[in-house]
Amino acid sequence: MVKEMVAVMGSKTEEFKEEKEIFLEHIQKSGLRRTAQRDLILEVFLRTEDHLSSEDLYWLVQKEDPNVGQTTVYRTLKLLTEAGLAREVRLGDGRTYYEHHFDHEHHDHMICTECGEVIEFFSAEIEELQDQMAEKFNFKPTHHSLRILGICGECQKLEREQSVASGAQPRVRVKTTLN
Amino acid sequence: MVKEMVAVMGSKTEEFKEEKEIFLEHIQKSGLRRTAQRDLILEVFLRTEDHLSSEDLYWLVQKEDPNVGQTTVYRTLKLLTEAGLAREVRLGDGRTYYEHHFDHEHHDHMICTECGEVIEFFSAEIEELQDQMAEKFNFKPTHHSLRILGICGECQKLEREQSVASGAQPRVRVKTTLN
DNA sequence: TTGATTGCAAAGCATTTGCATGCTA
DNA sequence: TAGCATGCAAATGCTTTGCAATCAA
Repeated sequence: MVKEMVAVMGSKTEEFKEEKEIFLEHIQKSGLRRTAQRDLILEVFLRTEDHLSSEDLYWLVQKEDPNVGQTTVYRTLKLLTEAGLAREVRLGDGRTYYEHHFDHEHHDHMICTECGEVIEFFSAEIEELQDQMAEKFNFKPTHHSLRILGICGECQKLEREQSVASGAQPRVRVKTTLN
Repeated sequence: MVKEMVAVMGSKTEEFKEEKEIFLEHIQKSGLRRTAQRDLILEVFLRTEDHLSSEDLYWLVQKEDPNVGQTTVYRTLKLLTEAGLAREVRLGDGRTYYEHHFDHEHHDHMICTECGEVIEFFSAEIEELQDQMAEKFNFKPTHHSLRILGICGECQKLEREQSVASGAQPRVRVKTTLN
């Protein structure tokens, strides 16, 4: 209870100072303008540690200001990406998700095709081998994305339990395709 | 010249025997029907060693039979994927590409964000590390896709040459996004 | 005041679906 | 003959764009 209040209050005031500064700096450098909508969208985005689609974020923002339009959310997420605060992620269902980028380590994703759970992981060895690979082809890498699709531990357990019978539905959250 | 003729004649007759058998088998097992369209689409697909979008393939097929519709190409590519002959690939521009899958080693892609060139590569070490990573998270992997975006050797060279001046346009083929 | 920003509606794209007609098994 | 396949047009889902009104600098 107390923790929640602090979190909410904090986020409305001195939390995410650094990110907000970066955003303002980017806006000014680009000759753009600070607006209430952009502030709110950034605020809600930073407050939510998750993979958010533009629509997800739109609904969260709606709750605090019903006058903000979808378009503005789309446009602001692009802006946040340019500013280095957000990173686009394709999880495989056709839409674009965004995750925090500033002050967050680079990482890759494992995506459960049963329940949609997304596991973040990082492997310095894999990164290293990728760079070696690129060098071998005289290729100068700028970004990369590694996605592993499969079944998470939880869903494997469920599968085992249901292996006898029952018409239970899978807990589908993200509809992923094979690639 | 002779080589080309042989290639063309071959492809119309005894070439790709194995793939065609697999296709027929899949069709029969699934209670589906063999049609002229499906035959032609498979033929053209097999003949083209490249990453093809549904539309790319549609135009190639059009040249040989203008009566084939886009929809059928879409549907047949799905079929080929199910049969294990094709593999869906997302290169990052929003559309779905297909590549040969049967008798082709698994591989990953480096994509040049300047010219769209796609380099295929394979690293057993990376694969191995991925499996280790998955195991660590009790995750049962089924597929994965690794994309490295960057600048290919050719485009690096061009960049160097143009580094002084000139308003030359990049040779954009595939419009890729960051992730 | 000026030009960036917003939100709505409309447009774009790639892909999928409904359905009457055509064809395979 | 039954019912899968086809191709057109229309629908879908996500995202972008045009534009008049609004607002920050």
